[in-house]
Amino acid sequence: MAWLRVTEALRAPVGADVTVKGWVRTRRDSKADGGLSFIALHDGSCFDTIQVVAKGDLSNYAGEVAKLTTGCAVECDGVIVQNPKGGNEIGASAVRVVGWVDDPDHYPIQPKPHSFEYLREVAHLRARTNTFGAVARVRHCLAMAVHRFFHERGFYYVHTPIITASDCEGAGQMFRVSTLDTMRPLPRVDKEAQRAEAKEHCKDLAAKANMPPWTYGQVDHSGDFFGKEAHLTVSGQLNVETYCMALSRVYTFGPTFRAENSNTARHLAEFWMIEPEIAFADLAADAQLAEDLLKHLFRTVLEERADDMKFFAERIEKTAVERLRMIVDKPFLRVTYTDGIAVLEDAIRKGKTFEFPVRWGSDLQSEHERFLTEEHFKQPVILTNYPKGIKAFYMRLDDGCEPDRQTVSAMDVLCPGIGEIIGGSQREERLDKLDARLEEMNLNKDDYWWYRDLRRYGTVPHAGFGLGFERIVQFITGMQNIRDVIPFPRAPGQAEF
RNA sequence: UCCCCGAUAGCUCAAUGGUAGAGCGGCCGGCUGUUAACCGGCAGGUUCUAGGUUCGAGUCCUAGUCGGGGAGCCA
Repeated sequence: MAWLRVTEALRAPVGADVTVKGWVRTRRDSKADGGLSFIALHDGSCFDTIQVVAKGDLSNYAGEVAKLTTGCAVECDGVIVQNPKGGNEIGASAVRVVGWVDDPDHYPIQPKPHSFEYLREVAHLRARTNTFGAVARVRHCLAMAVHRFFHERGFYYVHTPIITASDCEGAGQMFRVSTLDTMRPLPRVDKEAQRAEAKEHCKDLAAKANMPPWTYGQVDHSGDFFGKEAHLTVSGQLNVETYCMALSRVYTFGPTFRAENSNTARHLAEFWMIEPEIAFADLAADAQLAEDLLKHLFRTVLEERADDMKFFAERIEKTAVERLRMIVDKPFLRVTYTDGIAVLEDAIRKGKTFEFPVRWGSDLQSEHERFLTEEHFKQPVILTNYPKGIKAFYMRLDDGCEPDRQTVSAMDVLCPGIGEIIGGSQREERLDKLDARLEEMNLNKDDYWWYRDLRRYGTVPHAGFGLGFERIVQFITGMQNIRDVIPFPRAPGQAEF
């Protein structure tokens, strides 16, 4: 008897002998025909369950089948039959219980709607719900689609490091990576005892001349694992640029870390980021790549996960499918920052009020971005050419700007409902200009020695962007909280599981 | 980090400062090719923690912990 996954069994020909294996979602009983039970079985292979019909003549019917509860693991042999109301079901010839649910009254996943807040507290079991199963399949589908997109276009997947000793990425607070702390007294609950212990520890350390002084002043990292300060990466961009300057088209797709104490439905301390980098390319090519990638992802998920997307549209976000279809069908708008400001100022003249002021030179607030993409243009917009004062040092200065309106070749892709989903730029490939920017921003040139080398040895115009993977999963599924689109969310004060 | 809101049965929520309840889930029974099934019964509680006010606190006050929404930062 062939073991089929549920998705295969649902499409198997009537009359086929099959075995399915999975977990019970619900069981309903009937007294007809001397007793029978309907078991909805899921195995993660698709959104739908398959109904297994187990009759009272099974040897273990009263003893086991009739006692199955939500979450039990079973193997069922049987024949594919047509359900009176349409679709395949399985007429069971055997139901083997592989794993019982201990104490069903307290099994955390009940056959009823649960709040997402609650399910976060049982993250080890939440994949068994239809929502989290659907999110997991969509997430996988998107990850595969990202690799396929780049592979088909001649990009190489570059593994950039997770641990970095270059403190120069400048994208927010970083997590320290160190083996030093275990050499220092750890904080104790009993502060008196700790002080006493610390004193002793100082004496011990002083006795050992080769130990780093740590009690006062700056920590000496020469004795640390890497011989200098190290952190978890906040971006693979600077590293991936080095490979771009040899392999022309590259991308990195991996975890990134931000130690910022930001507590929102759109931020994680650990998230996955996709960062392509293209050589011999300008901002326009970069924007086109971003648009092509997003559309490819939307098309793929609509095609390959139609079952899950139907669920998201029915239960999570009504427009989930419809808005992806719309976006796929028309070109993204390109609007300069300066024109965007003009649109906002015009809206204010017409009576629109914003909490924050609109002024050329300041960064757009989320309310401004939301107005542009949701109310004014009502579609994805690529905003380009931002003032240099609000952007990173590595972004290329635009040529021919007025002195007090200097912009850089940066872009943000704004999507209705989620805001900024992609941030990118053409990179500054001219060493003199890059050095001037480093100086302007009080950054130490020596810290960027290898990054500057790229501008000394065969520099070319190049560009790239960063796409937050969870943000795109959020946008596609309509899930409100980013903690529900990653299996094990990491956020301030949250590292359970 | 800032502002606002919340925490009561396994889950979702009620309860004027005066006996702690319902729906769902679980268990038992009835009915039924059922499918968010339906009907009846039973079990299930240190009302987040620590203090305080009061004759009396789930309810009021203080502090803390955790969670949610919004903002900032950003992806």
